[in-house]
Amino acid sequence: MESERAILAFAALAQPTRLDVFRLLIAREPEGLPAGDIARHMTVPQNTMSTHLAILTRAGLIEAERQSRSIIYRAKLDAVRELAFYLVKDCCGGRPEICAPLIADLSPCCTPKNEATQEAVHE
Amino acid sequence: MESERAILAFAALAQPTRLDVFRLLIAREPEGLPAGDIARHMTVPQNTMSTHLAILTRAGLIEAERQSRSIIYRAKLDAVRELAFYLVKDCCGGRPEICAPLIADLSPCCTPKNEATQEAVHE
DNA sequence: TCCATAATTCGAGATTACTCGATATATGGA
DNA sequence: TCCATATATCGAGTAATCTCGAATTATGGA
Repeated sequence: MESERAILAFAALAQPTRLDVFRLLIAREPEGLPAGDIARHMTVPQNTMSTHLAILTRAGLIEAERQSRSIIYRAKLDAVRELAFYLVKDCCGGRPEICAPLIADLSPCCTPKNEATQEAVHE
Repeated sequence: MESERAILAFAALAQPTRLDVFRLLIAREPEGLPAGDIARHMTVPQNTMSTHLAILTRAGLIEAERQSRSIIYRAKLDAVRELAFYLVKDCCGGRPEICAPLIADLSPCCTPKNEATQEAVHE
């Protein structure tokens, strides 16, 4: 990932409505949601949401697919990994031992090692 | 991490000079760099850089420590982990299996490959 | 073809962000 | 105290972003 694309992604996520939309679409993986449903979900005018969706798409964070009269949007999960990697790659390239714990803490969230713990991460 | 802080962080990183500064400071962990050196490194006026550093600090991405006449800035590595976790936590809470590969791909960047000893993780 | 639905694009006013010269504050040394 | 260094804050001009009403494009059905 080059700098310009990272800027686009961060700018896209630096807006409350768009950040919520991206997280909503991540939660709705892999089915996705049509544009209209997203607008209703966020209580935002339909054309305003269309602009936000275009910005997220241009940033490579989500993707669109027409399905009959609706356009289904889906989160591109790889984008999160690419962004995080872009930030830390210089650090890791030179000194892996510094970034190791950073990733170690993130892994438990997604590793279904023990599903029967006393606390659910879900809210 | 709450939404408002994530917005601040993404907005801070959505600017070329600040994104470069943050990555520079990650590369310079854990020593950090004084403000003046950072400005010279980026070929940016000193007061402009001061503003950028204030924005990164307010976003919780870097931290400042006065050392004699200089002020040393350091990256807060945890911020990257917190941001990534904020994005994917809903997905992971409900369906860990979807996000697992996402993290798996990021790990190799920070895991000391071969070279034996899997111990000794700093500190 | 006509109509209804679904989504995008256009345009403009209001708000916010970026930059940098000028000025102010803080520290250490003579 | 006075000076030099290091950084922060102020102010204003310029540029970019956000929002949403209005108009436009695309699809499917009668």
